[in-house]
Amino acid sequence: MNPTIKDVAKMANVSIATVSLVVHNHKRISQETKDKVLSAIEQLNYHPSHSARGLVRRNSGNVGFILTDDHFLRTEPFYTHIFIGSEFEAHENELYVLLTTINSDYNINNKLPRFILERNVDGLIIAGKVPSPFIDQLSKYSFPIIFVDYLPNTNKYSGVMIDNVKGGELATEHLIRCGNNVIAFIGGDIEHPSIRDRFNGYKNSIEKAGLNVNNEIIDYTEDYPGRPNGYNAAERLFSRSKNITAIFACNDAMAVGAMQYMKDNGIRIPYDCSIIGFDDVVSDNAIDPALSTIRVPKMEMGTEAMKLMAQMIKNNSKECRRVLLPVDLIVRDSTKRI
Amino acid sequence: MNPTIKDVAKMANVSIATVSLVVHNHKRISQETKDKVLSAIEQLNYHPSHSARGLVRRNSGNVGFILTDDHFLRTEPFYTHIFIGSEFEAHENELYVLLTTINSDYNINNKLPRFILERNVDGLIIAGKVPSPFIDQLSKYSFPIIFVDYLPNTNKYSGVMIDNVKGGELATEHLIRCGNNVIAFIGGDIEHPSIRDRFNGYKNSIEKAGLNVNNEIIDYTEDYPGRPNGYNAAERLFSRSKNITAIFACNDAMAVGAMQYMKDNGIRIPYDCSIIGFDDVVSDNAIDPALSTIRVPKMEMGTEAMKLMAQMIKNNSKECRRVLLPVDLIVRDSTKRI
DNA sequence: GTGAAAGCGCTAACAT
DNA sequence: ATGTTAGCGCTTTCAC
Repeated sequence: MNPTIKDVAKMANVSIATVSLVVHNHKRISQETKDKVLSAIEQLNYHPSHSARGLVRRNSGNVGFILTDDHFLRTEPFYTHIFIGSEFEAHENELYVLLTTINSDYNINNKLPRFILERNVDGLIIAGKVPSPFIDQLSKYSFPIIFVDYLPNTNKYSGVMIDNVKGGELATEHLIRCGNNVIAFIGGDIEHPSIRDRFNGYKNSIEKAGLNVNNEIIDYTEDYPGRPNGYNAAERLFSRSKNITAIFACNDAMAVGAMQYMKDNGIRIPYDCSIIGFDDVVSDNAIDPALSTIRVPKMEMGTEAMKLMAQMIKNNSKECRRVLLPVDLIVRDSTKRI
Repeated sequence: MNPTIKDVAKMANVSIATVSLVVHNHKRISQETKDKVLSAIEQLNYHPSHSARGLVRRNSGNVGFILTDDHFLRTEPFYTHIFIGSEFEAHENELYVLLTTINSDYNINNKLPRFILERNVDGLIIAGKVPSPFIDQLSKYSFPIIFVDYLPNTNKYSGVMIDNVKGGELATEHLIRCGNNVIAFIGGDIEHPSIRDRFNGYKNSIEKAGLNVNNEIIDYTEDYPGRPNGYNAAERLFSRSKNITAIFACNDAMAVGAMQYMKDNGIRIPYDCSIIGFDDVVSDNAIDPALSTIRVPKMEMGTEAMKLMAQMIKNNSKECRRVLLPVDLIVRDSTKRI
C-alpha cells in the first residue's frame, strides 16, 4: 500500500493539515516542523494521490489530445510529431496527455470522448481538421481548447498555426527563381484552410512574377491529399499539358505520389520536371531524388500548444490566443535551376 | 458545473446509493426506480467523476505507456504503431493511455514517472528496450507490467513479442531460394535480444542450407540500428568482400542506409545485390526499389498488450503471460532470383 | 504556527 | 428493494 498523508502526519507527529501546508510550502510554517515533515515524506516516499487531489481541486492534471482516426493512422509522421511536442511540454508543466481519436465522420449523435464527460481533462488540444458537429458539441464545456494546424471559421478559438500562405509563396518563388515558368499546383480538398492558404501563396507568387494563373495546370480534384491521389493528379496534369517544368504539391505525400507517376512515365526529376512538397515529412534520403519541401515546425507546434494550454489552465483564463509559426524552404534534389 | 450523483438522486427522488446501484446495474433494483434514475441521468447528462471514483476504488482507469525518448523520436513509425494499437484497444476496455518517455540513460537516481508515484496508472506497458535500472525501480510496485517487443532476461515478466528467430529464417531462406550463396548480415547491437534472435535465425538458415557462416560478411559493429549505421556497415562489408550477392539487414532503417551506400557506389539493387530488411516500416513506394522485408504486426502488438493488461486489471491477476506474434515475408523489388 | 473539521463525489457495507 | 453512513486522501477555512 502506498503511503498517504496520514502516514506522513503520524511519522512527523503533526496533523495532516500541516503536512498539506508543507507540501504546498506555505509561508507560516516553522523551519523545524517543515524539516520534520519533509524528512518523513522523503523516508516514506510519499506522493499525493492524483485522484484525491483532483477530487478536491476539481481538476485532473490531464489534457486531452484529440485527432481524427484517419489523421492518426497517416503514414507520414505529421500529427505524431505534434503529439510528441505536446507530450514533452506537458512533462515540463506537470501535466499528462490523454490521447484519443474520434471518427472522421463524427456526427451529432456520437458520444464525446469519455474523458470529457468524466471531467478527466482540464483542457483540450485538437490537432488537425475535425468534424464541425464535434466542435459544436464542445461549446457546452468551459475548459480551454486549443486548435493546432486547423482553426474553425469562428473567431473565438485559440490556436497554433503555421504560415501556410507564406509557405506557398516560398515554394513557388523558389521554383520561379529556378527559371520555371510553367508551374503546376496539385492539392487535395481546396476547402481545407491549409490547402487553400498554400494555394493562395502559390497564386500570389505566380502573379507577382507576372506569370498567369492557368487552371489547366492546377489540380485539386481529389479530396484526400495522399500518395495515390498525388499520382492521379500528376497523371491528369500531364495529360492536359506537356510543357510543365515544375510542380508545387500541397504536401509531401502528394509530391511523392506525383514523383512515382513521373518515374513510371519516364519523366526525369528534376531534369524534365522539378517538384517541391510541403510539410517535410519524408525523411531525407528515403526517396530518390531527395524532395525539396517547406519545413513545418511540427514538434514546436505541439510544444507551443501545450505552453498556451498550461498558461490558460494556470491562470484560469479563457481569452483567445493565437500563435503563428514560421516555415522555411528546404532545397534538396528534386528542384533544379534550368 | 457538472451534475453529480446528488443532483441525479434529487431529480429522481431516490438516495445517492440507489443511483450508484443503478449505474452499476445491480440486480435488486425495481424496474420502476431504475427507469426514473436512468431518465434523470439522461436528462442531466450525468457521468460519474473519474477522480471520485478512482479515489474510492483505488484505481485510476489509466494505463501508462512507457518508452525511451530516442525510441519515441525514431523516424520510422514502429513504436508509434504499437502505441496506436494499444490506444485503440484501451478504448474498447474503457481505459486511457498515459504516454510518457524516460531517458535512454535512465539511472538509479532518476525519478520514476509521476503517474507511477501518484498512483495514476493501474498498470504499465513498456515498449522497446528500456534501461535496466528503470526496471529494477519498478519491482517495488505491484501493478501489472507488460513488455512489448523487449523482454528483460528474468523470467518473471509478461510480454508480447514477435518471432524474431523465425523472421530471420524467413528472410534468409528467401534469399537462399533466390539463388544467393554469399549472404551478408548487418545489424546493430548484437546484445539486443531482437537483433540477436534475428541473427540466430540467419545462422540457422545459412547452416541448414549447407552454406557456412562467414564472419567476414557479418557486421554488427554499430550500436544503433539506424540509417547512417546501415550505410557504414555496407561500406565495411563491400570493402572486405566483393562477391556479396545479398544482404539481410536486421531492420528496414539499416537496409535503407545500406541501399543508399549501394546507390552511391554503383551497385545496382537487386541486379548486383539483393537486400531484405525487417519491420516493414518503409511505406511501399517511398523508396526505390521497394524494399523486401519481414512484416511485423505492430498495431497488433499494441492491441495484444492492452488486451492482456485489461484482463490482468480486471482479474487482479499477476500471473506471467506471454504472447508470441508471427511475422511474414514480404517480397518486393529489392530481392530477385539470380 | 498548527490542528480540527468540513467537504470534494463516489462506493459499499450495513440497516431497514 | 432502497436508504444511511462511513470512509477513500486530500485541501482549506476557521479556531486556537
